[in-house]
Amino acid sequence: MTSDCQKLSSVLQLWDKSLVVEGLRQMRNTQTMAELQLQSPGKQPTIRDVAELAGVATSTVSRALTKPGRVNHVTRERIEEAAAKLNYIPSSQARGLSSGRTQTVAVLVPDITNPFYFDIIRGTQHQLKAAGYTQLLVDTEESAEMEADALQKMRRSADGFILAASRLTDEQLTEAAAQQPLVTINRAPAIAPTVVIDTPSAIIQALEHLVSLGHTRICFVGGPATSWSNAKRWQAFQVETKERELTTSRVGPFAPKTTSGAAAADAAVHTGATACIVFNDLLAIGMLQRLRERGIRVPEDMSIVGCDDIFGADFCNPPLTTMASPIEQAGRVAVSMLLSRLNPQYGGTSRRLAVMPTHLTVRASTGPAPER
Amino acid sequence: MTSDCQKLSSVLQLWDKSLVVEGLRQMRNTQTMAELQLQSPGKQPTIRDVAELAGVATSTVSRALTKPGRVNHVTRERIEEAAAKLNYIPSSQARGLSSGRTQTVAVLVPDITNPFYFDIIRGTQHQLKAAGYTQLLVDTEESAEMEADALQKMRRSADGFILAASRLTDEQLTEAAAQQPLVTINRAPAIAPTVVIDTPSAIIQALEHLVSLGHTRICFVGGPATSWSNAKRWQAFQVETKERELTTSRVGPFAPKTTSGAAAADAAVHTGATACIVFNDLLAIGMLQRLRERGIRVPEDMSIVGCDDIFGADFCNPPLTTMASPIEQAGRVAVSMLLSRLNPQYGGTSRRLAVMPTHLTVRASTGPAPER
DNA sequence: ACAAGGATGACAAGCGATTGCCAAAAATTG
DNA sequence: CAATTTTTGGCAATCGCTTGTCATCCTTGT
Repeated sequence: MTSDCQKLSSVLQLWDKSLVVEGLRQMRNTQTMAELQLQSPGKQPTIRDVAELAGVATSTVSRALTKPGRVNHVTRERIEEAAAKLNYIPSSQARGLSSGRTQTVAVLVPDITNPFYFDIIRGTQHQLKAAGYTQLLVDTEESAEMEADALQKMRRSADGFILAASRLTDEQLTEAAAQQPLVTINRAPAIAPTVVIDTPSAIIQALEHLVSLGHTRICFVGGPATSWSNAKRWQAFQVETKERELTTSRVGPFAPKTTSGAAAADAAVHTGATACIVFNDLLAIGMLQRLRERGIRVPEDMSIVGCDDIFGADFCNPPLTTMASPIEQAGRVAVSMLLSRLNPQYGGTSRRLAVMPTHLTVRASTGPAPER
Repeated sequence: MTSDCQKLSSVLQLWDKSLVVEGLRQMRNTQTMAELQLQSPGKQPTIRDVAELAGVATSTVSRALTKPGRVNHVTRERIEEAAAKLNYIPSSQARGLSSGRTQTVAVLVPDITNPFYFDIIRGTQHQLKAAGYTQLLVDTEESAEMEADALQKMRRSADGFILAASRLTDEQLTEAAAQQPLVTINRAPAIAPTVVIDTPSAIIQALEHLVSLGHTRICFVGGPATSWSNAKRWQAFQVETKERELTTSRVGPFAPKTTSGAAAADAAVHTGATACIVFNDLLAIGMLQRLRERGIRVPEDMSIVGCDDIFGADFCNPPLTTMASPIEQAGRVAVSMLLSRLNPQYGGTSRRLAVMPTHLTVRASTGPAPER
C-alpha cells in the first residue's frame, strides 16, 4: 500500500530516532510478559478460579456478582476480593449463552458518514453504556436489503434493535418487529415503538418564515424516495402551502449527500422558485456550494432552508437556516424505550411514540424575496 | 421529556390519521405471530434442529458450515439446505464460547463526534465486515482512564483492538499490547503495530506553502497535551521552522473542538503571527468563525492551515487549506494489520508500521502575507 | 481380491457462565 | 428448647456450538 523501507526510515528519523530500538526493547518485554501469562494455564481467569480462591462454589460466585442480596454480605466481599485479585471479568459469551441475553443492542443507520446519524449514535451510545449495554453499530448503506439482512443475521447476537430512518417496507418492518424487540426512529406507521422528529411542524415554521420574508414561489427539494420522513415532510409541505396559497414545485428525489447538491440546485433554480425547503442539511450545503459557483446569491436571489441542523450547518457559507431538533436526545429516548421493553421490571410506562420537538434556527441562508 | 397526549394527537393527525388504529391492528398481528413462534419450543433453531432435519450429527453440521472440505460435498448441500429451510443462524455466543474467538474487534476512539474519527470508523467498519468480523465502537471521551478500562473490560469480548489516537501512556500501552492483540493509529513509539499519518511531512508542505506566500511569522496552534500526533507535529514544526529561520510562536493546548477555536484564534492573533498551522480542522474552523467575528480577514490578515481535511473543511468560510490524508484507508490498513495477526495463516507479511501519505490541499484560507 | 490409507461422519467432552432445586445452617417463634 | 421459617451456598443440568478422537466406509495399489 505504501512504499516501505525508504520512506519509512526517513519518517522514523523525523519522528523518533530511537523508534526501532525502542520497538525491539519492548518486543523483548512482551516476550517476557507472554511467558508469564502462559504459566497460568488458561490465560484468562474463570469463575472457577475465583470460586476456588474464595473457597466457595462457582454458583455462589455467580450469584454474588449478579444477584445482590442473594448471597451473604461477608461472603460476597470475600468473593469480590478474590475476583479483584484475579482481575476477573466474566465472559459475556458464556453469560449470554446460559442467560439467553447478550446485553447488546444493535443500532442500524443508513449511512455512518452522515452527521445526522452521528448525533443519534452518540445519543444511543451514551444511554446504552449507562444501562450496561453494548452498542453494535451497523451501516446499512441506505439499502433495505442490507437492513433486513442485518436484522436476520444479528437476531441471535443482539437483545434488541434500533432502526434509524429505516428503509424497510411496512411489511418487512412489521415482520421484523414480530421477531425481535425493536424501536424505530423517524418511522412511525409501524408496529414498533417509535421516536419521531416533528419535522412537519418544522415545515410549518419554515414556511411561515419564508412567507414573512415575502416568498411566494417555494420549491421542495426531496430526499430519498424510500425515506419515510421525506414523504411526511412533502405531505406537510403540500398541505401547508395549499392553505397559504403558495406556488410550489418539487424536485428530486436526491441522495442525501452534499454531492447531490449540484443537481438539486440546478433543478431548483430551474423551477423559478425564490426559496427552497430542502430535505436535509447535507443536500442543502451541497446546493449552497453549487449556487455560489453559478453566481446565484444566497439569500439575495434564493433562500435555502435545510433540515436537521447538523455539524457544519453553522459554519457553511452562508450559515444555513435550518430546522433543528434534539437529535441526540432522540437517540437516547429510543434506547430507553427499547430497554423498558427488554426489562419490563424496571421500565416504567413504555411509550409507543415519542415526538421530539423542532424549531427553526434562522441563519443567513434565508432573506427577503427578491423584487421581481 | 415531551409533553404528550395533546401534542401527540395533533402530530398524528398531520402525519397519519390512521396511525393509532393501524398500531392496534398490527399489535394484534404481533400477538398472533408471537403465538406462532411459541409453538416451536426453543424459538430459535439450533444446530441440533438442523442436524436432525439433515439426518446427521451436530458435529457434521458444524463442520459443514465452518470447515469447507472437511465434509462431503453432497452432505454439505443437504445440510445447507436444511439450515436455509430452518433459517438457521449459529449463535455467535455459543460459537465464541467453544472456539475461544469472538469474531469481534473493538475500535476505540477518543470522540465519536469528531469527523476525523468518522472516516476511520468507516474504514475499519468496511474492512471488518468484509472479513466477517463485527466492530464494537467505543468512545473513550478523550480519557486515558476510560480507554484502559474499556481495554480491560472488553478483553474477553473482542479478539483484538484498534486504538485510534490513544491517550494512554507508553507504559499503559505496552502493557495493553502484551495482554491482547492491538493496533494503534497515530501512535508510533510502542510495541504495537501502528498506522501513522505522515503529518510531519505535511507540516513541511504547509510551511513551504506559507513561506512561498511570504509569511515569516508563523504560529503553531496546539491540540491536546496528551496527543502523540500533536507532539510529533510540534516537533516537526520546530525543526522545519528553525531550518527556514522563521519566527515562530506556539499557543495551546486546546481541545480539538470548534468551540475551542475562539480562544485559539485570540491567542494566535495576540502572537502577531500572519499564519497559523492548526492542530486540526475542527479547531481551525472554530478559529475561522472567531476571526470573522473579530473582523480579522482570512486570508488577507491571517492565513490558516488545518489538518485532516475533515467533512466541512471544503465548505466552511473561507474553505480551509488543510493537510489531507487517506484517513479511511488508515482505518482499513489498521484492520488488515490486526487481522493478519489474529489469523496468521491467511495474513501475509504482517507489517509493524504503515505510513499513510499526506498532501496539502490548498483552498481559500491561505493567501499572501499582509504587507507590513 | 486383500491390505493400506484417506475421506467421512458420529461420539462425547468441554467452553464459562446461569439457575432450579435442595440441604445445611442460622434465625425466629411459640 | 423444640419447631419452623428463612438464609445461604452447593450440586448438577443446561445453554449451543466446536473439536479431538475414533470407527466406518470407500478408494486404491498390488
